[in-house]
Order: sequence, then C-alpha cells, then structure tokens
Amino acid sequence: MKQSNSNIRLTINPESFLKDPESSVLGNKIIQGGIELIDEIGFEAFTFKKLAKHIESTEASIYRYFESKHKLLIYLTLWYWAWVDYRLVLATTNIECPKDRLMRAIQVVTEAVQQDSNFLQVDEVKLHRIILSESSKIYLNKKVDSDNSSGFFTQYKDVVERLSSIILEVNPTFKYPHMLVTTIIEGAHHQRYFAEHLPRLTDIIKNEDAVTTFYKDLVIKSICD
Amino acid sequence: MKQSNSNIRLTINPESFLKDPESSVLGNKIIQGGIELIDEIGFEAFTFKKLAKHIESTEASIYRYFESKHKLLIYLTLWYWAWVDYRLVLATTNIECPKDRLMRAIQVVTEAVQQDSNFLQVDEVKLHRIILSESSKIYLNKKVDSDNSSGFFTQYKDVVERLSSIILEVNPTFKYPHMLVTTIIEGAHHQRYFAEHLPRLTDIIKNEDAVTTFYKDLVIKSICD
DNA sequence: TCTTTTTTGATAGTATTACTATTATATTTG
DNA sequence: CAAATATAATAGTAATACTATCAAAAAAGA
Repeated sequence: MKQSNSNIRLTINPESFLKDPESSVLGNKIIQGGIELIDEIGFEAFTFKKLAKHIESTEASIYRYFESKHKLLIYLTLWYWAWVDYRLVLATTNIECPKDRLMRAIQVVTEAVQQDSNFLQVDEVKLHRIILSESSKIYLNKKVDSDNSSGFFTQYKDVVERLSSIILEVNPTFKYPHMLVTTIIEGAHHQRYFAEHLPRLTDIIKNEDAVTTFYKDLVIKSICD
Repeated sequence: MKQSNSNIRLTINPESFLKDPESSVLGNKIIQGGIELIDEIGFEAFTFKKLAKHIESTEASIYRYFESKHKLLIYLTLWYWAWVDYRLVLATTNIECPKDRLMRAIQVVTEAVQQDSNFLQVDEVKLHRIILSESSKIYLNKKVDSDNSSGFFTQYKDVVERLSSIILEVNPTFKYPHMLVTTIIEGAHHQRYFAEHLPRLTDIIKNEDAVTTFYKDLVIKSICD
C-alpha cells in the first residue's frame, strides 16, 4: 500500500546557499549536523565554530556553504516547507471530495511529525522541533522585506495557497482563507511548543491529539455557515 | 464619559530588573529610549551600547538596571501584558452578558493599539510593534523553562486565563478554551505583522479591521454549537 | 597517469558584542 | 552640610561572526 521513493529530491531556492550542500559529503554533514546541534543547544547559542567541531571540520569550510547561520536556518525552513508541500500533494491527490481533501491537508500541517525514510540526510523529527521554536525568527527581523524579495518565503506561501484554495473549494464565499490557514499552521506550532514548555497556555488531553482535533473542528465550524 | 487616571502604575515582576526603572530619571529614559531604539533597529541589532548613545548615558549605567537586553525585552513584554490585562478589566467590568464581555475582550486583544495617555513614559504604539515582532523571542529559546519558573510569563497566562474563563461562561462544555485563546492572540499578532511584511499570508480588506472581525467570528462559530 | 581544478583544512586576523570592574564625579536625601 | 546613592568615564575580557590566505588532499579531465 504505502510506497516509498528514494529517488526524489526537494528543490531549494539556491539564493539561500553559496554552494549546494546536497552536492558533497561535507555539505550533507553540515545539514545533518546543523539540525542536530541547533536542536540540541538552540539557534542563539549555535555557531559555525561549534558546528565545525561537531562534524569535525572547520569554521571556514562551513562558511563556504552558507553565508551565515541565518541563511542556514532559512535553508532548513525552505526544506521543511518544500517537504510539507510534497506531503500535502501526496495526501490530497485522487481524493474527490473537497472536504475530505481539506481534512487530510489539515492533518498534514498540524500533526506531530514522523521520520520520513525518503530523505535520509534529514532527521524530520528534530527538524520539526527546530521549526516550532526557531523558524519564526527568519521573518521576525529587519531583513524580512529583502528576504521576502529573495523568495525565501515562497515555499511557505505555496503551502498556504494550496490550503486556501481547498478552503475556497469547500466554501467559495469565505472571505478570509489565508488568515484561517496561517492561524491554523502557526497555531498548531505554538500549541505543540506550549504543550512542552508552557502547558497552562494550551489544553492537553490524554489519549487524543488535541491539536489536530481542535484545528479540524475550528475549520469546519468557521467555513461552513 | 471616558475617564483617565494618571495615578496608576502597573506592577512588574521585579526579577526582570536589577533596579526598578520607574524609580529614577535614567530608568525611565532606558524604557522610553529602549522602546524607540528596538522599534527602529530591531532586537537583534539593538545593544546597550547603542541605547547608551541614544539616551546620552553609558553602557555600564544601563547594566545597573538590566542584566541583559533579553531581560529588558522581558520587562517590556511583562509591562505590555499587564497593560492589556488592565484594559481587559476596564472593558469587561459591569457588562452583564458573557457573550458581550467575550466580544469586548477579543476586541481588546486583537485590535490595533492606540496611545494610552495614562502611561506617559511608554509609547504603546511602538511597544505594540515590538511585541508583534520581538516578544515571541522571549519564550522561543532554551531559557524558557527557567524564565517560566521565574514567573516571566504569568502576566501573559493571566490574560489567557481571563479570556478562557469568559469562554467557559459562554459555553461551559467547551473543551479547548486555552487553545482557542492563544490561537486568537498569537494569530492576531501574526496577521498584523503579515499585513505589513508578507501580505500574501493574510487577507487585507479595505475599510474593515479584518483581523478583529475574523477572530470574533471564529470564536462565536467555534464555541456556540 | 599526469595535470588541472576543485574542495577542504589550518591558521590568523578583525570589528563587534555582551558583558564586568574600577574609580571619579554628580545628585539626592537625611 | 555630610553621607549615601546614582551616574559617568574608562578600561578590559571572552566570545561571536565573520574574512583572508595558503597548503594539502581529493576529484575530474585528458
């Protein structure tokens, strides 16, 4: 039933790197080691010097792949949203009913992430934790407008657009599809982070993926009038 | 009709500062100048050295008030949520109908912020912009658990709790009041930031405060079954 | 296989950041 | 007016976020 395909690669905006990290052994070690180390010590404490030690290379070598740690985070975020988009396509193709498609799509963007054996160099569980806690930092800063011009957020916009258009299929008169989608996506990220660190800001319910249930319910109620 | 009161002061968790900035001229200049400068150059580029120059003081003097720029941001965020909580009380007292109270409360936490003449040392419009783009950084880092123990998020939790309890008054069987509240609050912040920088992630509608309308509608539909 | 190109490692250096420490000078308060 | 407190001036440190240079190793091309 489930098919796996190890011949696929996600296309990442080349403006995010100086040299394609997927093109060499060191490049792949930077990605893999970078995910491990950022997850472990957090983006603020993370430096290329520490990463060099972690992967047994040198600072200068890493700088040949990425201009800065900010750009590395952008690369990882682009990869993540390309991956989500790919899974959205898988989850929704050949499903006739728009409402079913919408529910499957919301499942994909809100559920707890699992390992994907199609991409061996990336630990998706760790990457997801990084996305929850670090990825908003790529747009919450003064470079946002120029980074936007460089196309660093198009992958995310594509995901938002894909979901918005399914919403409009279900209810063509709904006025705020993009707001609803970003509310769900960002919301799901927050709830999972809160559940770990600030539990009084969310509602944890035993034996239930409350996050996914809550957001599915929210969408159904708000678009079906 | 509208009453103003210049004798009020918001109580801020003293663990966030070394010396109370409201207690001296320099302290107030640090708050006022800090808000101006963070708004202008962003939190990443902001340093106490630059702030010292901005307010014509010295780096070492500022360090006597705040341990780090991180603590200053925590102080500003605490102040902001204390102020929101105070406005929530004003907006909801003496309103009988729980549904009305809820709508007024949502108005307070989602609307575009205006100057409050009760607090002359703080530019609330600038502070609000800082909250939108910088305040999530206070919990999206590895210090979150110890900062939580220090009580740096209680002010925010109080606001969430206040809104959650109104929701439960309207619908006592609603399962996810905290999720709904944080979804709204964080969502409204995101939408306003997106409207400025990433408009394709939101829906901007002329002559309408789409953010407030959207979230009021969302709450009504999701809690009234 | 030999040569050329590319990739990586080793080392060094710089401006800035995020602080701490010390001492002198104002300013406030009792 | 003295004593206490607040602020300014200056100096110093370890770490960060890079850039530059050059040699060694590996890969690719002929």
